[in-house]
Amino acid sequence: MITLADVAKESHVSTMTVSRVLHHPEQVSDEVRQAVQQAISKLGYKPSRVGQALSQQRQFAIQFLILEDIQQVDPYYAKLLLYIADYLREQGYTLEISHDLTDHSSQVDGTFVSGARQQDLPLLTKSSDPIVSYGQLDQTIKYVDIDNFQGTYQMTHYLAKCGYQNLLYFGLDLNEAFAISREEGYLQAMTELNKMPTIFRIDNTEQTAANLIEQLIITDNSAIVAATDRIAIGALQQLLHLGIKIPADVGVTGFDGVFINQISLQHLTTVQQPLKKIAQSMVELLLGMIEKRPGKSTLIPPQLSIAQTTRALEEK
Amino acid sequence: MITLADVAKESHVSTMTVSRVLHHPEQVSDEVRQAVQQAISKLGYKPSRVGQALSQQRQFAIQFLILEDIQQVDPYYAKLLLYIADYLREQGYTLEISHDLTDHSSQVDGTFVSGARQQDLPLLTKSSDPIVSYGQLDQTIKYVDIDNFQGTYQMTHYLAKCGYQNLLYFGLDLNEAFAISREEGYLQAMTELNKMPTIFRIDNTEQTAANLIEQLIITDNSAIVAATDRIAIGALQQLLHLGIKIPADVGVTGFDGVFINQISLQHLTTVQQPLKKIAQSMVELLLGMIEKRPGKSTLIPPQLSIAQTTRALEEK
DNA sequence: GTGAAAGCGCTAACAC
DNA sequence: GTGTTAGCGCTTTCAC
Repeated sequence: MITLADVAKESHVSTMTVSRVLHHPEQVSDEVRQAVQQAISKLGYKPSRVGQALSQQRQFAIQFLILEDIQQVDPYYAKLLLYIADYLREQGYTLEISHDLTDHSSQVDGTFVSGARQQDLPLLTKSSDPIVSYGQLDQTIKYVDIDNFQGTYQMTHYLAKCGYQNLLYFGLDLNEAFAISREEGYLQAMTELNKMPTIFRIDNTEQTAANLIEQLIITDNSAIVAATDRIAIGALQQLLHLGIKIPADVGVTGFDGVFINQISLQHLTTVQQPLKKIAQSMVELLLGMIEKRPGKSTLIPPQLSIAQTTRALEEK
Repeated sequence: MITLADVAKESHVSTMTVSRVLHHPEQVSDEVRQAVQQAISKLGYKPSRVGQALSQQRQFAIQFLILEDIQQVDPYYAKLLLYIADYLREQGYTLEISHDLTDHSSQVDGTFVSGARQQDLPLLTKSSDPIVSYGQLDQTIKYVDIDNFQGTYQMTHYLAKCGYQNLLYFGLDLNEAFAISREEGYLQAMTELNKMPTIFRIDNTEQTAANLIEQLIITDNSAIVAATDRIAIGALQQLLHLGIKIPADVGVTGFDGVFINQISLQHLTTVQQPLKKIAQSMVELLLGMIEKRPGKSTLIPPQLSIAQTTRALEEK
């Protein structure tokens, strides 16, 4: 391993000078700086993170704590993780993944968390280093999330503009912040549209959505605002099975827009999670907190991804 | 932060004795050991990974290098990552994720890699620390993979036992080891069954599979062995669209068995990636290599996941 | 069975 | 502008 000392010897200066070239180059004379930089590239020197960590009492490591059950992990985590890893790397940080709350005492400068439940909160907040959650948790923990309310709100209005008259909400049977916000977005839009809301609450599976469709009489010119892509896909398949024309007779929209919306032959119109922006905000917020520049929880505006399960907009 | 020295002071011994209690407890007298252990739990001491790393020249960190394009990342990576993280943690290692080959010089004891291409190999092998690949790459890099050949081989035989006469292979238009092995598994089974193989090679998308179905005349009593779940889902949907009865008239099987197979209302019969076992083998192999106990590349036996797109087995 | 000293790679604080 | 010193937390080596 090439160390600072090697570079120092090669360029006939002290280790401190080399260290300064790396961190405070303006404090070093041009001449020396160039010599040192040459030595660095000649030897292929890379600073040891461990050495830095020890002397600075910082790890330059961030942890992503995934608290969901391993069977339930949504397919989009991989993408979110990669985006976060990329942003962190730009800032000189490493991303560790972890799946266990007891592990949280692990040695990192900060933690991202997702899928935490009420009972996890005490353990989470016990730690002194900064935490940012993906998704709203409670008042004490900063979070970044898609603007769930805006997602269903905008989608409901959009469906009305497409000319669908009867707008049904297929929501989640969950007492979680995101589920409630999505339902409220739909409700608010329906109020503004002067329409009677119709809300069903079911599990997040294709099958329960299909079962629900079977039990209902879905009239032409209806549209289904689903709280997730999985629900939307289940509804879509059952509607097609019943011979209903999508999107001509009935429209279907989902929520999330990662993978699942692209599985069906008719790609799903959906509210897209802007994962890249979410990742960026999460990194900014957490690194800010680490550097004592506290920021605020952020809701990222959703993006409607218009595909093949909704009609074209009506011309005025 | 609680350090070794704190524990040493608390229990009136030297830091070395505390260190020994942790790593070579048999070298310490019962009396002292118990006193030290009490002090450790009283103070809540956790060894600093950084301190250990620096003095042992080991990081206790493993990197997972995901070289796939971020848009292409398969949904099951999140699961694989979590399983690996869990196994590593049991062994006292941390998992970092990384998405950039230049980052590979990062400071870890070993690397898992997936999605590497030919052009990545030189950079990969340049590194001196051990590498284990998820999926076969070339002769020089150890890998763990599902036994792709066995997967399609067993599935093809299974379909024959279900009474399907005409077995078609919907393969991948890719010159990658896994794609070739899956095709060969089908071929071998067809040879043993004394049937003429029929192979199509397409992109890994639902749409191309659906298009292919449209162009073919699929007779009753056929079954489609697909190289991936996405291809299978595309074929399945188009067959249903054409009014063909699944699984009575035609059978469809996929490959991978993570998420996508459960999206359709009729869950897909598929060759399941045993991700948990794969993770375990990858961890064993890599940690073995790190500790100079070189192991061998491993093919994990696939598991057929029989669901609703294939008939019941014929009774003899 | 236990302790003292030295060193892993790096940098902040203080000399010069 | 540059070098010296000391110390971050831990373990290896060598004494005792």
